[in-house]
Amino acid sequence: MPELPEVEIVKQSLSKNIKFKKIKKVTVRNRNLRIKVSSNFETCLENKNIVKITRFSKYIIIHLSNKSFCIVHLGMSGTIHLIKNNQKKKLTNLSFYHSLTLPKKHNHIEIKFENCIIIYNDPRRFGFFELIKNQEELNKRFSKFGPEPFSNLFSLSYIRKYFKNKKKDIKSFLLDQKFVSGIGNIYASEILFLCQINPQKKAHRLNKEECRKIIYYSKLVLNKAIKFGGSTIKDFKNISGNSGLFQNEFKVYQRENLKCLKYRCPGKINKKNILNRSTFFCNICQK
DNA sequence: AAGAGGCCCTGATAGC
DNA sequence: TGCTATCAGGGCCTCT
Repeated sequence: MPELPEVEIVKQSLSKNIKFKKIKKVTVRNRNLRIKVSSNFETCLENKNIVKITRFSKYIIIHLSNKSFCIVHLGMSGTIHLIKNNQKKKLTNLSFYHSLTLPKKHNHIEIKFENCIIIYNDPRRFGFFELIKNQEELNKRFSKFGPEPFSNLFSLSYIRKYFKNKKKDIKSFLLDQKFVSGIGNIYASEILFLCQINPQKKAHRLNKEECRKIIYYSKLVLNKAIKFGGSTIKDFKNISGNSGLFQNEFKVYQRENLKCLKYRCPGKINKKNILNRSTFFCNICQK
């Protein structure tokens, strides 16, 4: 599911609803996520306050009152649902939240607060919850990640230096979190379309102007997606159950065989597998 | 070091 | 209806 914009939306709604609240009770139904949920997970969270919630790349970072952290990655299919107590009260039977629109299966983790519960649901179990002891460990955890597109570190000189002698295609680099953090498969295609760069172009062949465009359009696309509440392809929702709208703005993603949307371009959108991920582009205006 | 490929897992959909 | 194959928004690991 989630790339940087979707994770940002989840972070914002979590922040709105559970910041400053105390964790009352944690229930883990299935520990076998991508990384096994540690055996002390519940006790490390229970009775701690949420100090704040931040995000780096596609990771949600929950800051706990004892200076430790819990980082959450949603993988491909992870979603977080918020159930408010008053919603529960409205139900006439006692089947709790399951009678709401919430998926019944794959609710792996529940975190209860005074007035609400958040539920982590993840059919494919590619996501994970990981405890981090302190700030130093947190820094270490993300030390091998490249900068976010919004960062000043994602600069022309950084990119040009990085791409020197790199013979892999540019699409693969946009997906490579060591190069830049937070871009996933959808937004990589969208960014390259706006740059008018063919996704199969070798990184070391990009000129200065093209590198500038990558910086500019990476920021633009991600910011716009956040404004639109993220993209809902299959089932992405913010934690209150609302869909994003950015999928309506896609220029190439899932537009195979449709007309290129660039003004006066006679091209059609092609679909091709790059690194086993479907990639969409116009083979006329993207060079 | 860099790049290609496999793999973790379930579910939706397409084709027979 | 029911089988099988393919594909999904991610990222880690291994091999060359």
